[in-house]
Amino acid sequence: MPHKTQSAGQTRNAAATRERILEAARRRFACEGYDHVGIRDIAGDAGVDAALVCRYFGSKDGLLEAVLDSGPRAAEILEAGADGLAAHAADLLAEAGDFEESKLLDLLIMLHAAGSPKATPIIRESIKKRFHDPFAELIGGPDAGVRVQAFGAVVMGVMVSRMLNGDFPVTDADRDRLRTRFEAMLNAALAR
Amino acid sequence: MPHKTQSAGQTRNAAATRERILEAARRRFACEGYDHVGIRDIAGDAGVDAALVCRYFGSKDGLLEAVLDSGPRAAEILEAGADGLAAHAADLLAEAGDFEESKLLDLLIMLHAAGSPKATPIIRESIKKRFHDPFAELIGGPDAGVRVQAFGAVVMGVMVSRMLNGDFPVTDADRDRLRTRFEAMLNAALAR
DNA sequence: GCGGTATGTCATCAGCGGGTGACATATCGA
DNA sequence: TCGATATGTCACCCGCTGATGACATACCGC
Repeated sequence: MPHKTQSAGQTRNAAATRERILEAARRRFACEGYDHVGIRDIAGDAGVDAALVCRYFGSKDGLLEAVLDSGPRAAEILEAGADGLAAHAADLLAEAGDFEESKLLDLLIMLHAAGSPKATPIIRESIKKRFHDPFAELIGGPDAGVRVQAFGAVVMGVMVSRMLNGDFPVTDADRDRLRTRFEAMLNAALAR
Repeated sequence: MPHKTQSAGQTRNAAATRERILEAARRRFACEGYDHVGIRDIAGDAGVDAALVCRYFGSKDGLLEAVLDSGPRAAEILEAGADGLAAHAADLLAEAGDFEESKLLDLLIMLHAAGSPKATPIIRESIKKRFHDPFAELIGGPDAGVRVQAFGAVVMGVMVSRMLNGDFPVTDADRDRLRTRFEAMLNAALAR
């Protein structure tokens, strides 16, 4: 038996396999960060050989790019209009549990990968295309760019803070006060 | 010549060497991030063999810990009293140029290292000891812990945003308006 | 001066991670 | 049915990194 076949009569389907790889990569990148996940890990999760990942996506960078491109656009994440923006974002940020199940998954990926020199340009472009530009258009008005950037800073900052300090161990009432505080911070960021 | 001596009549001084290593590590960790700096890089900057770094600090983790412990305490960074806290922090955040020369250097180290599984516990403890606890005592009042955490979130968030989006290319007037906005966000975080 | 110790260097190991080319086999059109 | 091609696997390379133990040499007490 010179080569091991793919676990007996497994069907072959490039598109589905590609999707499995992307999904596995998304989870891993979000939970553990770009640098600390190996291609072999992702391939293992997807039930596939590591070489295949390289063939499909060229390189690990290419994989990250594909993951970000395939993710939900930021505009869908915060589907509330310009008015409810701060409130909706505050809801998401004050939710219990970690962010790994939330709509902020892609932001988590970017946050984790922010320190990596190879990933930074990819992140930067994705943030601009999927977050900064559409949000700036959504809120409009003077200084839209700066205001969106400040808004993003608060969102990112809360996520970092939770990464570092762990979830706030609070009651529901506490959590609601937290939500209110977040909303105030976000509104301060967005204010004209 | 079996071994290369230390560049001729170099004097030996353990304390000074230790300090050089710490300083080199601080710069590297801040600029490039814990994971992306090798012991050899740091040793090279300090003009020393890599093995020596391991002997002095045990491991790379130990080195990070030593760097953070030797840094200026957060209480010195923001030496303004509880009143001017937000204003002073806003000044630092709105400064031109990168943070690598600023008083926020140690925060930059923590930010860069935040994604590393090995570094996270060290960062977490250092933040608590050098930032969270003293600041909470400084501002006092109800929910001091939560308010400080929100404050830290804004600071970290602005730094992340600048890491990702680059410095804001603005005029002095723009920068001042930015400073004002930061101050408002920080005050929202600190509000009782 | 001399010997012991502190300080510093070298050589090397073992593991990991990304990437590549040869090989195997399922799938599908003719 | 048969051969071509797409899909997947294996074996391997290479460079890098953290860490260790043997070795060299400056320094300091006597």
